[in-house]
Amino acid sequence: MFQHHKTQFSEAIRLAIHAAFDLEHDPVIETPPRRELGDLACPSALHLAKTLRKRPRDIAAEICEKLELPIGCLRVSIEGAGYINVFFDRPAYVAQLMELPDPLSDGMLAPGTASAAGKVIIEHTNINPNKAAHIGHLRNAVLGDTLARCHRALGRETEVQNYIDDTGVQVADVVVGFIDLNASSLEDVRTAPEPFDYLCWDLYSRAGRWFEEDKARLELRRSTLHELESGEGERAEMGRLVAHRIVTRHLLTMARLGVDYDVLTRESEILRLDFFARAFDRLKETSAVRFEDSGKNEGCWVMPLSQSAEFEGLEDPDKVIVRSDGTITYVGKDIAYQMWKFGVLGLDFEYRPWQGFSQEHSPDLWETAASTPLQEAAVSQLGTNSDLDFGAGELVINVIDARQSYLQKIVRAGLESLGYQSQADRSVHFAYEMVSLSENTARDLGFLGQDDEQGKSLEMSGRKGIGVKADDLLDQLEAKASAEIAERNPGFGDEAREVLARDISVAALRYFMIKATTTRVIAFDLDQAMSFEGDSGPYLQYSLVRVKNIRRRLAAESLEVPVTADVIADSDPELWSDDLWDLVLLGSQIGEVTHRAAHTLELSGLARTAADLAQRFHALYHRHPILREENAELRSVRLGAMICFERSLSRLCDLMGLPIPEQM
RNA sequence: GCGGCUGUAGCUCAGCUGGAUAGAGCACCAGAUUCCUAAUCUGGGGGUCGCAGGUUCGAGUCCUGCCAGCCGCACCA
Repeated sequence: MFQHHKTQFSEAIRLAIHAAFDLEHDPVIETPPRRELGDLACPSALHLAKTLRKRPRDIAAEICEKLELPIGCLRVSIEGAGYINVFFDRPAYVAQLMELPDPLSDGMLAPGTASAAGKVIIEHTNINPNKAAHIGHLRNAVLGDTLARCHRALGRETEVQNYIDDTGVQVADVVVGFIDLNASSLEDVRTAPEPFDYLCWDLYSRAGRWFEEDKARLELRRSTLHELESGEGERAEMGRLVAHRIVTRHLLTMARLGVDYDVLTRESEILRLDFFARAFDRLKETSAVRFEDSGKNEGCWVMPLSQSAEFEGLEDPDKVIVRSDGTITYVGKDIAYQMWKFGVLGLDFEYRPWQGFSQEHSPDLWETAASTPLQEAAVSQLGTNSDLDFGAGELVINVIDARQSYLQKIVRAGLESLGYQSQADRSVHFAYEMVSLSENTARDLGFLGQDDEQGKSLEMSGRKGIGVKADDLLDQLEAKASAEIAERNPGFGDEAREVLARDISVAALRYFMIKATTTRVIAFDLDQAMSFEGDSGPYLQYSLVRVKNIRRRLAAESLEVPVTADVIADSDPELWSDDLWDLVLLGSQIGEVTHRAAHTLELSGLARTAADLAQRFHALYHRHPILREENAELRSVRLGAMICFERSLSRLCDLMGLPIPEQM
């Protein structure tokens, strides 16, 4: 809707400029600062002032003389220094908006374009399966999930992958912790009580200290890593068990937030199915890697980066792909994985259904499998499926924090040196800054002592056991919400209260993560994150609940008024005051907002628009009562505006994963 | 040293392709509830947009230099 009008206006101005001055000029279209100035603004007269050597307002007048008003526009005016502003036909615009099946569709995409663009693969979450998820991981998962929701809403085929690094050093450390520190058996680990991820959280940091105490113990890490990669032996068995139990916990945590996945891709399968071996052969064929028989990296296979301009100025221009002990680095495995994602590896996984629980939105969750003798027993019970067509995407987006930009660049460079230039170009790193702990929160949780330096935030570290666990935060949010509800709505039953408390806590948390711009480090402050007032998720929810309340009361008191598109189209334009109109007009821009968010990877715009909408609504709510309004036509108009608002904001909330309660 | 990010109100941050009077939340002060439930609203105080140049009719926004902070530049991910 909005975008369509914008394009029409821009085109009309372009033609008018051509007619008046015989100039080719691409007009910029902006939004005026205040609604009474118009609905769209064009500063072209200002831009042309220099070339034409005339006063901007005179130029604007000449353009307006030649201007043919697009359909749906009532008039233009020249404002300020020489802006050409256009005013829409309000009743017609609102009526048209009401007839759209989806408030998101606004003529930006021709039907079918999005699906023709091919599948987008989004990889997110990717928590090492060796400890509980913390709030930094939540930022990743919420951004990834929200991006996936945007792409789906825009009509693009979308596949969400959660990469499970079950053969890496971090899992190895916990295995060493269980076996060498705790002397635990497989059975002990199998039967260890929940929350298992909390248990491992502590064990992981203990293991870290244990290695620090005596570097000779690092040999255990090395040998364990070897076993994990080979997949054979007690330690590998233990690794599988730990990873599986932890992943189950992570998925449960994410399910609380409405985050779900299509497929869990496991690193162990990348090794087992020779994905890496295949990629490694190709790297050798193209001389993208070489064996070092002397020097610092003696005994390693390295990828030279010195040819690429991107890596200029590096101290070490080579990246190790295979370590001297024969184990493979993350980068090596990720190059193979990335090739598979684009469907150029020539190998594929097998899959089996995830055995756990049902996800809310996409109940079919698959995990990778490999029917090698090792896993035959487990596989034969469940059966595998080789016909699923995961992978082979057109666009691949990896949601990974900004600290890993360098590694992501190397993976892309790997694709390039294999000759996959176009795949490298379609390989996108969605980088966001990390989450640290604010000084106050770090102190409250005992991570900072009295003598620690002041005025600094504290970086979280799984290795050191520093961080706020995701489930703890969710529990606290739910408890707070529950207490608030008990106070405000004593009539709520226990179950209703718990359900609502969950909805509110999810909204508070997800909104908190989305509203932050991706380039900014979040210094996580508990008090701030726990806020249910002002610029917060519950603020949005409350505005929608208010609309529902109005409708409930209208029905209860038999005061319903017709608000069909026809009625609105015939309504008196005078009744559409600037503030009512403003609410509708902003709500009609969510398609553009979503489009921009998905393509710039800056999702905070969704949150900002939502907050803006809710704020305008809340203000109107007090100024324009509906139930007490005598004029039936005015009641229709006001209700129409609020229904448009409800549709728009509800849609935005869906995209951000904020649940919408019936009552609060 | 090289690269990336950040510097806007007391605090946390918005500010889209340069444009109309630099905005919001929190905190603080003063108000609004004969109810469409106040998780709300109205009003108020508060700003050398890090500093210095430059480009432009016009710079918080673009360019250059400096200052400060954070993060990368592993045989960890």
